Amino acid sequence: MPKTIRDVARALNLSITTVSRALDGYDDVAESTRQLVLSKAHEMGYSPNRAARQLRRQTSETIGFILPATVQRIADPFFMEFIAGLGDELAASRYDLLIANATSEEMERELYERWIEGHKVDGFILNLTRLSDWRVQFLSGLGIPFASLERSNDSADSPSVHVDGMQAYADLVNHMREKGFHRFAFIGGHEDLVNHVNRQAWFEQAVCQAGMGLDPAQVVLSDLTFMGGYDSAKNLLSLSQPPDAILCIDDETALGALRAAHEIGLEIGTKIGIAGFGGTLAASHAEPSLTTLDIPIYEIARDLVRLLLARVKKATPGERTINILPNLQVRSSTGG
Amino acid sequence: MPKTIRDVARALNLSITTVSRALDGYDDVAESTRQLVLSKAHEMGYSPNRAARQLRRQTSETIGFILPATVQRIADPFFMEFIAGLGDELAASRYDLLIANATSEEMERELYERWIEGHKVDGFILNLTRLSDWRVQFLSGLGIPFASLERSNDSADSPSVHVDGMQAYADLVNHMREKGFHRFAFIGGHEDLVNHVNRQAWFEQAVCQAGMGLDPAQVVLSDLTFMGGYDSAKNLLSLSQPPDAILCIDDETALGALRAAHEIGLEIGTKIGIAGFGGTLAASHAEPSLTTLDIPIYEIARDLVRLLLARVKKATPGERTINILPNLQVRSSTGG
DNA sequence: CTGAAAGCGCTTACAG
DNA sequence: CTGAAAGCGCTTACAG
Repeated sequence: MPKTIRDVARALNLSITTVSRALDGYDDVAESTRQLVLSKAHEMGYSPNRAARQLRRQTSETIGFILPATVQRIADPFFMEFIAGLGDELAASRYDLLIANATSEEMERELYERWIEGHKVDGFILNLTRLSDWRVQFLSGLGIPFASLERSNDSADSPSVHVDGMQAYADLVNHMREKGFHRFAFIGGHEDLVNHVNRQAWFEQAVCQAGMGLDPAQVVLSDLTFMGGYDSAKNLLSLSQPPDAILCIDDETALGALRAAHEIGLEIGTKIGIAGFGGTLAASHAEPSLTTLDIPIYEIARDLVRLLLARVKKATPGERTINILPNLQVRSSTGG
Repeated sequence: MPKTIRDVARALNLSITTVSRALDGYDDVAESTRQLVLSKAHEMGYSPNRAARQLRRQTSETIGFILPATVQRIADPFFMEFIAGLGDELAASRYDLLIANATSEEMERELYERWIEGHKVDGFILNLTRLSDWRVQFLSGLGIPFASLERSNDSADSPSVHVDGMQAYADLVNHMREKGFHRFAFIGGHEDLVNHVNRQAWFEQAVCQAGMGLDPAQVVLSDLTFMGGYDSAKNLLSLSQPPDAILCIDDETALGALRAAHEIGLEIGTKIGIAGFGGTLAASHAEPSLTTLDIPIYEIARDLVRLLLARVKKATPGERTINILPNLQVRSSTGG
């Protein structure tokens, strides 16, 4: 049987009120009493009953993360690191992580509604944010706290972690130009995805600033999958003026492009340069190994939790953004 | 403000007792009353407060899954599918999924203790089971329900899902023998891992039944990683009598072996055959594509939840095991 | 078949 | 600085 606050109170001949206050760090408890309570509680292995506390406080001390229905479930190499980061940082604050993966957008909406309605979570973590994002509108409208990886245009004042890849893209393009590549192409994702919009913009800016031209036909959309990258690269490489450098929105896409170039018989790293984004293990294991812009997913997840909890606990609507700089990893696929 | 059971009772001029009983399907409520309650509750969007129910019932309606500290967090391609399966099946029974990843075995133990002590979960899902598994001993000792992917020798009567790969390994070995391979090697994992013990045994049996000899030096241990597979394959292939067929405990290991063979300059699919286990996407994307024994991770996860919930709800200690048969996927790496 | 009441384990005004 | 008491929203003996 788990210990209750009553057990601790009884053992010390105190009221449960005092025990509760001592444990929660109120300052109107005598320091000596507090020490007594703290050590006794620890000794007895007491930890407050979550359900009781939640019922009384009307909070759940739980954060929700719902994997969007739009993502290819099976293929996301970031997922595990992301979850690990969320879980670790939450655990440090004794919060729980509630997870679900939505298989349809309808189910996704239902999950948000159910978790909110049932007071199951105090806030949400959002990823794969879109410029126009119904989740952001929905949560903002209800005043539910959330923190997002990249900001939607719809979020008035929510905290977020932002990947700032401008310099990294400039580094990458310069590196590839030094290696002799000069006709640059970009394979992106969905045009409403903030990640897509940002990365494409950084790509275009870097190419232009390096003094090279940009053919609109060389900037294409794909779907963040291996097969999508493969198909897009095949198309690009069969143009009358094919690119000799292909930058991709993520590593999966780039691995598909790698395969396409390989099939066509192009010598990768010399005749054609290919780079990804993300810094997955798969990129370093590819043959040839894939140049990429590395981002610390685990740390990003922890940052998101920190921002969210600050918001949840203090309910101060102050916007905050953490910037993350990707790191260029030069490998064989760009002749590095 | 969410609706409470009192709101529903008031709207119908009934007592909360009756509403509660009608909602929970007790049979001592008039059918007409039940219908009334059901429709009204639905109309009002009422759903019971989780914390209150948990406090009263002394259950959490939550299942825990703690990723073992021994696994390479970043590299597990099954994780996402597994979590998705757990989450989906739990959601269907209105259970929640609590997740954590342990970074050390000490932390892992603490998490189990904390979740149990704090009544945070009603049961656990275990994976990467070992022949001698402290988790199994610990949970069994406390009488905490769990379901495991593969059975430990320590589990007296817990439900589990078991992958039965005997036939699949026979199919694989026969296929490779038809392709002309005849010196078989196996790269395994940790020797206490049930997965390892099983797969190695099936491998050896299949090789022997196919009438071929087995050199003990050709059966080696590794660590379920790409680099581990790479190193092991390099060693095997530098033996004075190197194998011409390498079966691996999982796809990651096999992808590493693929790389090793590639570097050595062996023509894969003709001079050497390589196969994995698991059926990951990475296997089908590899160059050349990797022959593997496919297992339905998502369905396995759902099965585990079904077994566990049956146990949690009815508390009947009847052992149950579900058998899963892997499916041979012939691809280029074995000349398919 | 239905209802009044106790109580799960906490937190937090309120009183002293 | 400490304690008695109310109450969060349920479920469940118990009574009728």
